[in-house]
Amino acid sequence: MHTALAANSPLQNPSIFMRGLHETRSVQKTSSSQAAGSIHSYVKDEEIFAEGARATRLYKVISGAVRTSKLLSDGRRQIDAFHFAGDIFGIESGMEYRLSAEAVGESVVIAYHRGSLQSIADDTQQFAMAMLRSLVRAQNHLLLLGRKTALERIATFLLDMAERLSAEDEIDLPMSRIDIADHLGLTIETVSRSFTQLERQAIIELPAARRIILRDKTALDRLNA
Amino acid sequence: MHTALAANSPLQNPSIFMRGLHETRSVQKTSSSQAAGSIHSYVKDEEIFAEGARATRLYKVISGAVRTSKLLSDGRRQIDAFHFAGDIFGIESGMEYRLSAEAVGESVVIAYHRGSLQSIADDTQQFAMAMLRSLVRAQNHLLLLGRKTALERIATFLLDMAERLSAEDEIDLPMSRIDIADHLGLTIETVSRSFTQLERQAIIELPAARRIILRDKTALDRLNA
DNA sequence: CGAATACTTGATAGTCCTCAACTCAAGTGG
DNA sequence: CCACTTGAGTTGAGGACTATCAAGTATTCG
Repeated sequence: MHTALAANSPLQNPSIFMRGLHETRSVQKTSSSQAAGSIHSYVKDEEIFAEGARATRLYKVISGAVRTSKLLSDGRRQIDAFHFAGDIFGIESGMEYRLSAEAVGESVVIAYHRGSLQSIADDTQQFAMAMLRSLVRAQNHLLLLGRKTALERIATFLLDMAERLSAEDEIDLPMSRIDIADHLGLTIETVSRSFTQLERQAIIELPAARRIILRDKTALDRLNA
Repeated sequence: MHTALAANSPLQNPSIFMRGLHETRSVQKTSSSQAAGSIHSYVKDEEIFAEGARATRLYKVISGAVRTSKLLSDGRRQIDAFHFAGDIFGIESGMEYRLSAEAVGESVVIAYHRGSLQSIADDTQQFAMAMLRSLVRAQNHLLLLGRKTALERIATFLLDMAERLSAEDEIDLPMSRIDIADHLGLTIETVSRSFTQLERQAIIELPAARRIILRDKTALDRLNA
């Protein structure tokens, strides 16, 4: 699984992943501050990169949503994380992607080449921050997957989504029930039933399948455990 | 899996968490190559740092084993990871530790101050690698917690432990069944039953509760899914 | 409008948890 | 040196939560 590096072996050379985010083709300047990269558009469910493929790029979401996931041999899937506007994904230490990435809906991303480089401080910073955010999310998610009940998982998920892609308490989910299930370690039926249960308890409202209004955040916080 | 690092850009500006690992008090030189830190010993179950405490240090395990974990309000616990000799833990982006750390058994660690700084490239590198290794482990663990069965979790765990703390196929586990359960998102009873089942299938041998001999790695790999 | 896809709901089953008793190993002290 | 205690681990019985299987409803789109 991993690599048990010897206790000391200092890395003599800057690692591949610390290279600056360097533009591949300056297609267009983005509004953000760092170096430009190439813009790419993806349709729903289109693959951005595959698990095992050569990891040559880093990505940042411009619009839409991206999921990164892993598969077991029999098809069981775990969605590691969802990435929204501003989020960076595709961070790798080795030569290959250990997860695959697909667009959840119509999405635009900017790709940074991680090969050539003249390292801009900003990039390094931004990259390191992105790595840490990924780590924090992953660690929080471990607690969710390891110890929370279905209802608690849904509550945590809703609060997270509200925070990340909504100013108010109304969320427009970009992803399907299947995606949610594979992210929370549940089945779509359990996800659906949990939503229904929260609605019956007047904690949320479901005007449409993917539109959720949080009516009682306190209750959700309580469930969040 | 590999640590394939390519050479390139040195990091120009260490960010807050990229500050060099700087010795607090040079108590003793370790055998490893990087900057010295202060040596500390902990007895079984002794706390190294608490969730929520001010994150002033980074740690590296010299000997023994350390667990980092999170708690839910009702006491449910998730062990994020086990750390053995050479592993770094206590990586944080913010001001506080988001996990707590305790010694699994009698353990010795070296603590690096992350405050003062004159950033040594080696340190930064090592730190970045440690962060990435944590991320890789966490992401793999997500798949385990989200989608694997009890038996598959145990198989994965045993293969991981064999790789990390044993040259042969005999493992001396430093941690209790409770720790294993809290790491794998199971109960101690299920962990125990899974071990017994693997032994009945002649895949492992259990000369003592914490001593495990892998008799059929192929079968474990198969379960590893 | 019809077909396909997405989602919800119901009935049943299975995996794992909970509760409980028991075994085992390691100390302790008389 | 042995009875007793204690903590760790194992095993069993029953139950709970979530998965699976199966319809049924709603929404989307050509």
